[in-house]
Amino acid sequence: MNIRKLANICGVSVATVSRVINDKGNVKEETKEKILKTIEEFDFVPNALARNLSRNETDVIGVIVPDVSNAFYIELIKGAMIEASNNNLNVVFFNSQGDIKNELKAMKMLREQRIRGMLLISCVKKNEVDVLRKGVKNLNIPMILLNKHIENLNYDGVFTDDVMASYLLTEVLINNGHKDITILTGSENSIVAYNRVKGYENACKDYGINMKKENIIYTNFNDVETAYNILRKMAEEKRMPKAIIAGNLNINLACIKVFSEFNIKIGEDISLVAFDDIKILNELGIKVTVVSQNPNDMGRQAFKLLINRLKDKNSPINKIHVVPELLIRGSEKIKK
Amino acid sequence: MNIRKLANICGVSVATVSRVINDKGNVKEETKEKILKTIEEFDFVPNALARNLSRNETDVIGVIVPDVSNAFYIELIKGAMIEASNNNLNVVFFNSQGDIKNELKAMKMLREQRIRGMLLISCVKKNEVDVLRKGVKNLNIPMILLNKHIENLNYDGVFTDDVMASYLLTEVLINNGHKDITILTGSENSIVAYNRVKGYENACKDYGINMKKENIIYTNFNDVETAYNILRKMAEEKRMPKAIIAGNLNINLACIKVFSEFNIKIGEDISLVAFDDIKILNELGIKVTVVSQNPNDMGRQAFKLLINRLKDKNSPINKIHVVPELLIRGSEKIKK
DNA sequence: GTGAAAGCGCTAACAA
DNA sequence: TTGTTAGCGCTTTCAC
Repeated sequence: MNIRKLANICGVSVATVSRVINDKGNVKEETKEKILKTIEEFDFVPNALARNLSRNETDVIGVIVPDVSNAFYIELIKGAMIEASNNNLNVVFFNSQGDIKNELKAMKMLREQRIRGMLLISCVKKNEVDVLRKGVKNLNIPMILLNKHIENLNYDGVFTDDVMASYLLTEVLINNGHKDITILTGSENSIVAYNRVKGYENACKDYGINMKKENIIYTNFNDVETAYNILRKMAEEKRMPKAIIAGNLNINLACIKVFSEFNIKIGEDISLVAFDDIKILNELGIKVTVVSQNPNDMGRQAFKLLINRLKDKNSPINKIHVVPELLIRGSEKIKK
Repeated sequence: MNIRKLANICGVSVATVSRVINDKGNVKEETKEKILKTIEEFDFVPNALARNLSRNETDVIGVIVPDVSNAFYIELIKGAMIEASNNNLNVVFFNSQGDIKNELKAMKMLREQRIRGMLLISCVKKNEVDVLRKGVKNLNIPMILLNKHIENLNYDGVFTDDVMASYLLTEVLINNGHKDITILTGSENSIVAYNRVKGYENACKDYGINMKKENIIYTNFNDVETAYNILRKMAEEKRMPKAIIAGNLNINLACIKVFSEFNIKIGEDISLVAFDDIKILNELGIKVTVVSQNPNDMGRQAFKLLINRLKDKNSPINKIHVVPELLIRGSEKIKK
């Protein structure tokens, strides 16, 4: 069944049927009703491929994400999806699985699909930035960057201010009397890790704290085990720090697990502050002072940027830096 | 830029270019190289809409999910995505947000997009089953059901055996000496809740335990608060049961939270067993005896069913009932 | 090994 | 208010 057959059955032209389907242009009420009835009767479903080809435009937005099981990204996605459905746009996902190659492959597919625009939460590492830059060179599709600001990449975006966020966390610990603060962060290649270490260093400098090299521990953002094993060893060897900054959600989980195993009370025996505010921890009643980047809101804002970009290709690039919010929950304390 | 212009530039016909793009049919090596070079040079990206329209077939699979922030569904999705990329298929998501209307709307869009097939994790309630049945009446697209078995819906599917899972959990508590077991489950309309209560009742009957009406508590699967408030009240009024079956992840979280707030030790002061095995709880070192349905594997299996169905439209319907796995972790114990 | 041309199902400009 | 028709960019059959 297609529009032509349907038109024949109704004794009208394809144009008239098209008008009815799209509720566009004038059609006599009588004709309209007849067509609608026939559509119903034959269970006719218009072919979106043909429509999009003809209009030379689709109604889908692509979203590329490093990892769909990361709660932070999920919230970003949900925010974006809400706005998408508000704007009658569909969303296609790609999971790059933390591999820049997959990310570029996804972009290619999205271009082939002639999607309207895309949201990119890039998984790019410090040493891969050039590959990404080259890959998006003549993308020709409106793109919004999310989460990670990448230098010399001239796209709209909503970014977390990791340096500031880290600064705030460090400051909280300092204000609670700590002078010896350990930060567990991601791999040395990670852009996010780099920025978070930078904020830590800035705060230490500003407060005249002399940093020890061994206080910056590079672990892995993408699993819990790496940080867990390191922390476990520290606990076993009784050299657990008194103040820890957990560099992301996974590292935070590793801390909580080890502390529970070794019966170290957060906010009493040890001060713990962390990045990423995740619902489930609160639901479990685990209170950790965190900086929150409100991912849901970020996703929504990113989508709005995209809408604006679609409306006006030539408006100036808009880069939004989200101000991190410090949520004090008591874990930064310690019993003297 | 399109295939015709490219053909002109290369001094060949569109057919030849098409052959090169799709690496199909014979083309002289020399011609091929020239075309590939030109594609590169002009950054030509073939139009998938036109290709799909022409071939009358797409390479996308639709997945409809009730809630992307539910860890169980995320695992299902991830499993399906792995298989999808193994089979060179793309995945489009829809979030029905627990609303059957959205679910049906998503199906309609997917049909318009002429997707190859779909995976449906339905959010249908007991009293909505007829709506769903009517909605999928002449769907004409290969569909695989996931998670929830729905009577008189003749599609392939991978289903959890909620009755058996619930039976197993109840049995564990009984074997630990309990005769007075409380189950906190979802809303009365929920199919899953219905089955889980059934398994509980079956076990009680088999073991000759007389059930009290008040031991079955209907809460809400979709948030933590509902169960939390009920449990909190119980704790305050000192009428906390000695043995609890948490009807899903959210209810499990509610239990853990209340127990932590009232300093009730799981596996000592109270026996707790639950549905849904979620990574994060283990990562936090919270040990709860659960039945696991291995969502990742279910997603993969569902996708394989879909592939089979695509290969052979007429093969007999295949309904896989996953055998729930009991993971004993000590929380079912209690100090006498 | 290559090309011409018919079609996929729809939209939209133009004509009536 | 309705119809005719030329595309949209590609695939594929058939002929050469």
